[in-house]
Amino acid sequence: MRLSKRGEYGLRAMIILAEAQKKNPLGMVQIKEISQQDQIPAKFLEQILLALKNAGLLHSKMGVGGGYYLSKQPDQISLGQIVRVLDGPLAPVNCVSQMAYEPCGCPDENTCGLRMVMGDVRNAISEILDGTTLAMVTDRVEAQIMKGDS
Amino acid sequence: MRLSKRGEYGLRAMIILAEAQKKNPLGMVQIKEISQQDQIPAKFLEQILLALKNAGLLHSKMGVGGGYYLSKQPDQISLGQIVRVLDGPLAPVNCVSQMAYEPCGCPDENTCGLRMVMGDVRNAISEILDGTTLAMVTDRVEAQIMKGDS
DNA sequence: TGAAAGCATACTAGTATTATAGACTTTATT
DNA sequence: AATAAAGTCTATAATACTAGTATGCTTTCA
Repeated sequence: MRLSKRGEYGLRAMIILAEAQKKNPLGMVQIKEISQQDQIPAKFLEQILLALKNAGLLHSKMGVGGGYYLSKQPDQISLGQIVRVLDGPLAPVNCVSQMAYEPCGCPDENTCGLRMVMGDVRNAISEILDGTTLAMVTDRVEAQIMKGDS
Repeated sequence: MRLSKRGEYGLRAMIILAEAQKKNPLGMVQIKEISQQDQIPAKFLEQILLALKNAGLLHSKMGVGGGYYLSKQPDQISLGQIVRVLDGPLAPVNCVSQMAYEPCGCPDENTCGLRMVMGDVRNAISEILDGTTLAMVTDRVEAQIMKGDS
């Protein structure tokens, strides 16, 4: 049930971009900054952000003083969207996947116990990941920081 | 968020064994039967069942007329146990894993947004997988079959 | 015009996955 | 006792995936 480094780095980067967006209008940040802030290999991150851009979740500005910024408001981007771009379907097995359904080897899908349970797992993961936006994450982080300060 | 074939086959096999246990005292089934019933490569399944045996979830009988059977009642074996044996930790990232904790690269784990959300995901998966026993699965399958019959 | 930044692909080393093969041990049957 | 059936154990192989590196290109600003 692993999240790949690719997915992890992508999520981290998107959270940083969401935080930046709260502080200044566009919230533009350069690869180098993200890479340094979160210990992510810059060249690897480059690929990841490019993929997110091609998926429409990020915009970028080329050239001197360029960088990346969110294509929508942080409350319009869910973690599920990000993970799907970088790591593929959320479902543990394809026979319960919405975006990549494929039949499995069982005699009858309708009475397959494994499928029932894995359907539950898929739904649980999706409820969290599709139900959590970048805005929710940054809010939660802020709340936690307040708590620690007191 | 994938379940490996190894994990999938193992779960399928355990469900078959649980069903067998309902029908006859020991519920002993041979590799070959499981392999045929669910289209699983026999030699691969062999390794998987061996791992489950070494983990204490299965017992076996060697020689002619031998086979595998559950080491405990189906209501004493959770899907979580099976998955952990075959696929390792349930957690999407190690920094929220109970059985394989490892720090991640973030500056402060306490205020890491990704960690918070992935903690939720881990808990959701664990609630389902650790909270579902083989007995529950076979009951559910039976209920579904009744429904279809009517 | 040159440096800074993203764009795009190609490549690679290592590891994990999904098996397959073969020799060995135990047990029941004849 | 011999044979065949079944699990045990370890090695190997083919393939794909992961996590990164490298390299050259294009755009933009000063």
